[in-house]
Amino acid sequence: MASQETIKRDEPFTQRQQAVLDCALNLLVAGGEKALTTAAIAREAGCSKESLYKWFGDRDGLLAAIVEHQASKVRAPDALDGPFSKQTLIQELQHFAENLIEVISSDISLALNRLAIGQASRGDVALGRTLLHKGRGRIGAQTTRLLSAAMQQGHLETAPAKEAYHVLYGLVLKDTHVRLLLGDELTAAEQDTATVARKAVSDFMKLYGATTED
Amino acid sequence: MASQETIKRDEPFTQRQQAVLDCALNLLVAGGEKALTTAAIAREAGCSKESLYKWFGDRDGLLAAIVEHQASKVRAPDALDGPFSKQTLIQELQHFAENLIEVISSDISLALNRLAIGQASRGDVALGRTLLHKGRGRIGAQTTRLLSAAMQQGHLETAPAKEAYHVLYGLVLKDTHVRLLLGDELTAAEQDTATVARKAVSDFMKLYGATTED
DNA sequence: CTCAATCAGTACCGTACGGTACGGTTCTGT
DNA sequence: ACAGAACCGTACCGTACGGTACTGATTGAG
Repeated sequence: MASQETIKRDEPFTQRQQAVLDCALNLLVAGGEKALTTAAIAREAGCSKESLYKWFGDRDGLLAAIVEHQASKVRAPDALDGPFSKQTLIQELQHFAENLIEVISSDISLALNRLAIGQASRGDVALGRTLLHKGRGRIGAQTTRLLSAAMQQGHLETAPAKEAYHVLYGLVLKDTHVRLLLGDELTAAEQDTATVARKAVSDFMKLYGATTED
Repeated sequence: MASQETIKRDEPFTQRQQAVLDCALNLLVAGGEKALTTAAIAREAGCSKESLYKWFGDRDGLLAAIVEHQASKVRAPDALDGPFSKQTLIQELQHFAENLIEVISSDISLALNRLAIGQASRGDVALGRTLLHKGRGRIGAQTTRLLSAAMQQGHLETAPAKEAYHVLYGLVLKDTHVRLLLGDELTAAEQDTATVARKAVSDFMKLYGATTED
């Protein structure tokens, strides 16, 4: 009944627990799900297995907590509220594209996606849904709104914004995400995120850019 | 020293062994890697565990054999040898797109990709490389040749054919592959493969289609 | 100082799986 | 018919892991 209880927070874990989750994430990134044993986590985090079970219920709860904790760190980019120029739109989209590539290629993202995919193969879709909804979904929704606004301002042809977003997504990532998940390495050209982002946005504007504009 | 030995074949497994691999694949599709225990395979296939180890060495060899066996079934589409019309090109591309979506969404493909991704998380990239090279790589190379030929015939703007292929790939699949791997389900619109394929090829032609043509 | 709660560390249990060994059976070539 | 190989079914072994129980140390409140 301490005053702590009344503090409102979206993160339902204590600092100590979050530190443990970060340790667990390190193990996951380093060695995959196989390396993520309760004993290893307890050793790495300097806590007892008993505490792990007390805090997270069971192993599945622990995995869910890892994903949840990491997803809670995702921050959607700021929205452009006022009107903006077509040039600004292009810059924003390029920024989005570069950011998307970097996030998707990061060791942490790959490890979490591999974990969720492993769970999905056993029929448990919970982790995957969390990942999609809380992770990529955030920035996706934000970018979709940006596209929608751009359409209203006449920078883009009118079309379902969600569809346009998906096209942009495909143009940016192509098959790189799955290839990375499979352990393949990107070519030198593919690692040049700035150029890749420019090309993707350029192609996107060819498809959705409004022709009737200054 | 039977006459069988002299028969040339790319499939290094006997019929019996292939039947076992098919049984193993069924288990994999049904329950993921976790369900793919040597005991379960032996029970399902009606063979002994000892035979499994005799034929495939160890469990990893068995997994590799499953992927290899399935990849050997992939047949690249026939090449268009002579000149062809732009309309034919579009039809071929739509056919490719539909086929790609169907293959990628199939339970077997998803199970194999999940398996390889699980291995990749432990640092073993072998399965992933096999999957990329022997599976998708085949039809990819074939389609890339098609695009290259179309460029030479003036149906498409001149560009690196491989780059164009990747753009087409991204336009067709977008983020659906990863979402399926994560256990997400496609929307009704996304399940309409014919429409999706048409839209993707249409967008692709807007980007790469030659303007200076009849 | 004392009591209660928390937690690290360790030991322990049951189970499941990879891999091996062996007896009995079927198939094959001679 | 016979010998030998291949093979099925089962039992078995060692190990690793998920989960639980216990002990002792630390901490904070009254």
